[in-house]
Amino acid sequence: MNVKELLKSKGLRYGKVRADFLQHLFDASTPLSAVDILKKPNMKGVNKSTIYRNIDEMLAAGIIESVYSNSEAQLFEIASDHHHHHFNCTSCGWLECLDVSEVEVAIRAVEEKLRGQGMDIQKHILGFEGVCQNCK
Amino acid sequence: MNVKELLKSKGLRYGKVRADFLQHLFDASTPLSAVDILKKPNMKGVNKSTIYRNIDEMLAAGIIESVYSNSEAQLFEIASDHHHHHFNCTSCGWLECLDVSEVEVAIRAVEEKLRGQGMDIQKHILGFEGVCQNCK
DNA sequence: GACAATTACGCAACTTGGTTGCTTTTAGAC
DNA sequence: GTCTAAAAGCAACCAAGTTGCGTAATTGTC
Repeated sequence: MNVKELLKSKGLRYGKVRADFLQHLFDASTPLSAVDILKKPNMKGVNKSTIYRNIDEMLAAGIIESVYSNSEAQLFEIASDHHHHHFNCTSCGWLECLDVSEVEVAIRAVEEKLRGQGMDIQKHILGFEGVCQNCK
Repeated sequence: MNVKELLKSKGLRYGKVRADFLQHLFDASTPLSAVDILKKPNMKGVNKSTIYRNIDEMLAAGIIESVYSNSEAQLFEIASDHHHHHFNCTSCGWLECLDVSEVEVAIRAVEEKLRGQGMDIQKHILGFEGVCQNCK
């Protein structure tokens, strides 16, 4: 399914910038920030407000999701059905996807306990920071 | 031990702003941002660069540590020997300390695995987001 | 207590990430 | 092709945080 079809399937209108924006996230091997996307060659001349407004809409539509990182800018990736977290290299910024199913089990237990205490838990953030193999 | 003695014990010089800054963090029941501290009555006239530079130094000295939250500003608290994480209310911003020892066990296992893969793991971030009892 | 070296603080200008109100352009239904 | 709603552009703005440099305060030595 290409980007145009994806937008249509979610009931969203097509737009040149919007499609390019999503395509960059699909093509990227790592989460991107608004600034990252604005720097892409075919994004020259695109206004940043357009990108930020698209981010809001794509988040609301569940097409993208935000990723925790130690970067000052917010990072995003295409939403995947496979829930995961990341290792973040503090030296080069590299983000590696991790499968942390054992941790998730313990997290779900904590969330249940908190719900029992009357809190409405919406999500959890988990991330690992350090230096990757290459940067060491 | 008062703030002045704490600074001396860490080999750091005394400074009026620095001492007040730390005192606010000691007195606070919840983590604070640089902006929060600048708003305190006795911080009127204090320059923000002073606060930000103090934050850097206190972090380096291990006197304070940063706390994950969904707030746009970075939050800090006095470093405690008791490692913990927080629940963050997305409505009122309230941060509640959590004891998540079961999760920590699983996290340590992941960190060991990553170290085995050659990564140098320095820390992990864990946080829960939702709506607290009062805000519901 | 005076002196000098060091460092904390203030000031102002700047940077970066993100937001807002309003206008112009474009998609797509008729 | 016409029309309308939504997408994109523009410009001004905001908040958090940074930087370079000058001044004031702290602290060790005499």
